[in-house]
Order: sequence, then structure tokens, then C-alpha cells
Amino acid sequence: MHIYRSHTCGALGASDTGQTVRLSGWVHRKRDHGGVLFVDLRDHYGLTQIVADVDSPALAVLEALRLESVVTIDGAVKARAAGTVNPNLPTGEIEVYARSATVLSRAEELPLPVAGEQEYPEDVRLKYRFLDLRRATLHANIMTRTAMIRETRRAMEDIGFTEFSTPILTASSPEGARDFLVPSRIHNGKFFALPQAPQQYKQLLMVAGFDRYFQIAPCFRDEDPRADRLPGEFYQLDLEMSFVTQEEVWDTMEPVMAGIFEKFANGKSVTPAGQFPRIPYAQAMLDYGSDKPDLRNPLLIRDVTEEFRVSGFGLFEKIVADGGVVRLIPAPNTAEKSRKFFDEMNEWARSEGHAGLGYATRKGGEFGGPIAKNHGPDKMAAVWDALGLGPDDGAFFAAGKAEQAAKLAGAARTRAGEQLGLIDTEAFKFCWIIDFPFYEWDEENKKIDFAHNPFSMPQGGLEALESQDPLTIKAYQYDMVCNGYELASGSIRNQHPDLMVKAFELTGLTRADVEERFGGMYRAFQYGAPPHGGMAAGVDRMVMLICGVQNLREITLFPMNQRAEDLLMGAPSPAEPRQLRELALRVVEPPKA
RNA sequence: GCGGGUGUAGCUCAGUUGGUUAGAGUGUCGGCCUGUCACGCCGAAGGUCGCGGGUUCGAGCCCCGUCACUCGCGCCA
Repeated sequence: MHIYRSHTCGALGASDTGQTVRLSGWVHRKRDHGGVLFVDLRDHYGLTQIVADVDSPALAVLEALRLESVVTIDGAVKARAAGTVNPNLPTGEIEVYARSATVLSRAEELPLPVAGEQEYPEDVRLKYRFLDLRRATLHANIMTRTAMIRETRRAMEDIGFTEFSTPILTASSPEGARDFLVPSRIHNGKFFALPQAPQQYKQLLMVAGFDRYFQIAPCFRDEDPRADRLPGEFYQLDLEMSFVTQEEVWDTMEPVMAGIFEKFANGKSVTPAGQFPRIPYAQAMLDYGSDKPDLRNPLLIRDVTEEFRVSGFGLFEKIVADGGVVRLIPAPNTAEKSRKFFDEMNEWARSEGHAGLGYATRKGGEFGGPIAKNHGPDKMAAVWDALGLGPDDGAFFAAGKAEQAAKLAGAARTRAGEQLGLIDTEAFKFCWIIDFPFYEWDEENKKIDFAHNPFSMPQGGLEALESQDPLTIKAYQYDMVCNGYELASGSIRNQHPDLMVKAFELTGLTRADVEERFGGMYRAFQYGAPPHGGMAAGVDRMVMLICGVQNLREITLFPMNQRAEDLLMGAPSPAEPRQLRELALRVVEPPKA
């Protein structure tokens, strides 16, 4: 017999009754009845109940053992008596009567319980991540993550994509996020950068003629994290295609993404491939107040600017007169909601830094609230009729400059949908947000800057760049959005050197700047570059959605904390003086003690 | 860098208007228990109420500062 096990802890069933077996695993739980002891023995595959009574030498061994110690059990499979079968356990029809128990590794008192799902402080979980990872939910999430990545690879290869690994030590990109730098020993004073994304490499692969590339790519950005944004490093499904239009990218990737989600959605509905709504950016900002709308929320923002151009409500009238807008967020069937509900929404808006969120209540056709009083019931009724709102529908109002009002309206739409229980939690609703603006106004530096990817193709090409107001130019640039999360971002790339230079010139850079900063790609485009485009999808976010968790740490093996520290490995840490000497580096501000 | 929330036993949390000795559950340790599966019963240990200052006869509770964690804003082409 194998020295550690004949079966795993998830393998035995009624048909194995009578067999002599050997199991190894962790002591998950103990139930000590004095004369008889039950141990739930756990491994990766499952739990098996071990029994030891006074006739077994295993009793004394197991009684003295702490939870999470590792043991080998020799014993016999016994069918459980009627009434003692555990229907909640796959191995619940049997138990193993222990003849002997061999301790392989003793556990100290645990800083973190493995059995059960009690919440535990983040720092303890991260410091003892190896224990945390034994816990059932996290363990299963990690397996789901790996299964999803395997499925992604299979799906991409099935439709003719080839996976390539691109360099991790590469050049700093002057645009975008803060880089992680790696000092060069051979070239003192010079630095590698870890890639924020394989963007330039994948475009070079298209120039090199590989046609369809993908990679489950590690990406590195030295920016502050969020619950849905890991500090330091994360993974993307990165892909690029040659000789394609943006519609072909969408048509190619809808089946891949819908397919992965359907496979792991566990009964939840998924927007079918071929039916992802394609919503222009400007429309999304009007209807949802966001470029990553949650389509599970049925509420639609309405523009009521014209209705308040002449109004007894002086505040809104003035805002409209000053060129601002008024947006309405319906609050359906809120006649029975207390005043408190509406007031709390207003307080919330103020706490988010907005001037305030107006509201009007309606009950049986009667309007309430200050906006309705001042605007007048007849004019309010006209608004309600025009928008098709009902006699028991209230509404929230966001007024101000177009951009701020849209942002507030979008946040209020999300919050109202949540508070009113309108979000369908059993669905994954996908859409594309398309036609992003190519440029935006950089208020800080008082200049035009790229709104998104500077390598995107502007719609209208060179002609648009030369003749149009830059801020009105759109890009062949798109995001894939699911349930309010930006899951992927992509574009058709600009592969014409002159067009590229012109695009950068409008942001204040020169041809020489472009040649210097993007030399490799600029050179590549001189020697026959195919039209190409692609996208990159956040693998971590996909797994997070499927696992139904709100935080990326619940689906990541060894995450860093919010201050970008690895508490398990103790990173980052000071460098040895010898290392610094070799690199010709000096730490000028010593780390705080 | 900025804003919100939290901080009380190892952990999850309660603690009234500022009032005597700060509690519960869980875990740990000890004892009992032959059919449990979140086993049960008895007992014990375990607290600088994050830290510093202030107000007060009296502070876990009020005020100021600070630190940590966390969520968000900035940032993330």
C-alpha cells in the first residue's frame, strides 16, 4: 500500500464498505465523546469521517492532536448505520474505523480557524494566507479561477488564437500609469520597467505577421488599489487581431466571454453572444450617467433640462440658464416610502461631495417635496406624463454642469436601484460601450490629452485630425462592461506613422518625441503594418463576478494588502548594501522605521 | 494626497443619558461524556476599551490630535 494514502478524503462511498484503506489529511474538526471520537479528515478532495473508540490505539493519538495537524489513518470502511448517515457530505454514507493514526505534522494553536467561514481581519488572513487558502470558500474560488483561465485558453485556441509570452523586463512607457522600475546592473543608472500591459509587443506581433495573438498576461501598475483593482500586479486576457474592423473584434469575443460565463454562471442568466448591446459613450452618459453601466438596473436617467428652463424652482432655472442640465432618475412605486428614504439619498449625495440630490414624491397623483411645490403641480404632471411615469412614482433630480450632473445621476441611479431592490442578482448583463472620445481636456495642464489609448485609431483618420475640433473626434475605442464593471477595453489601432505623429502633435508632442518614446513601434509601422485591433479583459474581475465576491483578495492566491505589501513574504524589503553597490544606487531617504 | 466608516477578550460583536467590579457568543486550556457531524455538559484563564492629550467629581461613551484597517475620490493612457 502507498505510504500515505490508498484513497483521497473525497473518494470513498457505500460501494467501498469493508475495504482496508489508508487516508492522509488535515484534522478538520473533532467531536470527542470520551469513549468514541469522531474526526473529520480533510484534504483537497473532500472530508471523510474517521471513528476511533476505546478499542483503537488511534483514540489516544487523535485526542491529543490539535486541529489542522496532518495525520495518516489506517482503517476499515464501514457503512454508517441508518440515522447516522450525513446527507450533506459526499462521503456521508460511510466512515473509516481507525486501527491506527500516524502523526505526520503537528499544528500549533491556530491564528485563524480553517473550519467554518467566520470573518477574520485582513492582515491576519494575509499573514497566514496558507491557512486562509485551506478554507472552503477561498479554496473553491481559487479552483474556479484556474478553471476559468483553462477554459479561456481553450476557447481562444479553438478559434485560431495563439498564445505568446512577451517580456516582463521591458522599457518604461512614458504614458499611462506609474511604472515599476528594475535597475540594470550592467547599465548603471538605467532601468527596466515591468509592463503595464503587453500593448506594444502585441502590436509588434501583428506587424510580425502572427495574425491572432492572445496571452493570459501579467500586468504591473504602481497605482493605489480599489476593491476591484489589485495593487501592483494583475492578469489580463490580452488579445490582438490583424485585418479586422471593430465589429469583428466584438463578434469574435462575444462568444468567448459569454461562453466562459455560461460555463461558470451556475444557473444565472448570461447575455447571449451576438446580443451584447452596443451603446455609444455619449448615450451611456445620458441614459446611465456612467461609461460602465449596470444593465441589471432597469432605471433610465431622463433629461428634463428644457422642462426647467422656465420654472418656479429658481435654483434649477438658474442652473439651466447658466448652461447646465437637469437629469431625472425615476424612483418607481415609492408612494409608500417615507420622507426619510428621500432625505437619506440627499444626505448620501452630499457625503459624496455633491451639492445635493433633489427629489419629488408622488402618491396617488399628488406631488410632494420642495421641487414640486415651486415648479408647480401642473408642470410636474406634464413632466411625469411626458416621461411615462406613474401616479405613485417619485423621482430624484441631479442638476448642474453636464458632466457633474451625469456623474451624480449615474451614482443615484445605482443607489436607487439597490435601495429599491430593482437589481436582478441572478443575471450577468453584458454590453459594449463604443465611440469613446479620442481626446479630452486636461484641466490641470490646460491642454488636450488622449482620453484613453494613444495608439487608437481616430474616427475620420487624418482628415478629422486636421479639420475637426479635436474634442469632438471619436476613437475606434470600446469597453466591454458587465454588471457595472469594466471587464475589457480595446481599440482598433493607429498603424499609420504620419497619423500617429499628427495625433500626438495635437497633445503637444513632436515627431521626435514619438520616435524617441515609441521608437520600436514607430519603426515597425514603416515596413508594412497590417490594420489591427484587439482588447484586454481583466481576468481577476471576471473571476470576481463569477464567484460573487466584492473584493479581488477573495479570488487571488497571494494578494498584497492595500498598502501594496506582501505580509506573508515580507515584501517589499530593504536591499542589501552589496546589491545597491552593484547597481550604483543609494537610498537617499531611508525607509521609515 | 483627500474624504467617509471602523477600532472593546485570540476572533465576531453588545455596552442605554457620561455613573459602582466592561459583557455575550465563539475559540483556547482543564474536567466529564460510546454515535456525533457547528456534538453536549461543568469549570478556568483571557481586557492599557488602538495610542496621546483634553473636558468632568467621574470617560469605553463627549472634544482635539494621531495611528491602523477598510471603502471611496484623486490616480489607474
